[in-house]
Amino acid sequence: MATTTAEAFTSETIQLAAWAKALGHPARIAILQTLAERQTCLCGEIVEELPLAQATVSQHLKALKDVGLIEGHSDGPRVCYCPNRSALNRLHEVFEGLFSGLNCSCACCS
Amino acid sequence: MATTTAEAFTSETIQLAAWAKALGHPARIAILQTLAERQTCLCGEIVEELPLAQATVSQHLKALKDVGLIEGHSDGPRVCYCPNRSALNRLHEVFEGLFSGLNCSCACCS
DNA sequence: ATCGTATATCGTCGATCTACGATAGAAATC
DNA sequence: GATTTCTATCGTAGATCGACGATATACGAT
Repeated sequence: MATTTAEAFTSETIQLAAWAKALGHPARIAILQTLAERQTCLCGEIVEELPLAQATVSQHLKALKDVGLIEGHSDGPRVCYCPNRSALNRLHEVFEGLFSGLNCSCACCS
Repeated sequence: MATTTAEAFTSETIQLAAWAKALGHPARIAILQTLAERQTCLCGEIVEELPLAQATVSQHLKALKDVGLIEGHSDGPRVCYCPNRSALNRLHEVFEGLFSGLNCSCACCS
């Protein structure tokens, strides 16, 4: 693993994989959506929204924050999370690039 | 896990997470790109392209096939893999939907 | 200072992932 | 039929994930 990841793939590929991995759990997608839907930036309201323990939600939030997809501003005793628009835009771009390159021109595909 | 995944999230969320999870490894992104770049649908050429053992590549191919992102036609002794355009299009749509919904309107975001 | 609320972190456990070598299966060729 | 080539699968080992309860930390309020 150590050998492969770092040496063989471009940093863009690694970055995209990291983002995709962060989105690779239903709870984290739901968290992103909840963050965006609510008027207020969420904090522990997510815990009420999802059937997960507070520790688990905090873990998922950390995973999203680690790859930059969300931000957390602390607001007194509570923390206000938001989608990070610029990171999401970059992700969007890289994703578009991936998609546009994924046509297949081989013989066996009609 | 059993309780959460099946009951609490929409099937679209679960599907999107599964796709994202499949893209959540640099090798699998590289495989998708290689499949698309090469004129011929790839098979074991991917093994030469990547610094991974044949068994590992086969495993990654299976992961991508399991979520429908690629297809494999057997062509004599070899197998010809291609990106699955219709699945990728669906993924693209769902992703667009996710992105467009992810603006933040909370007070703390300027 | 103390209490109460809100989050984060720790420790743990079972499940899954990732990688590999070894082996089995399928199909063309000899 | 035997051989070769290509791919899939098995078995395994270590790493990471996902979930949780318990605990620590931060901070406003009393």
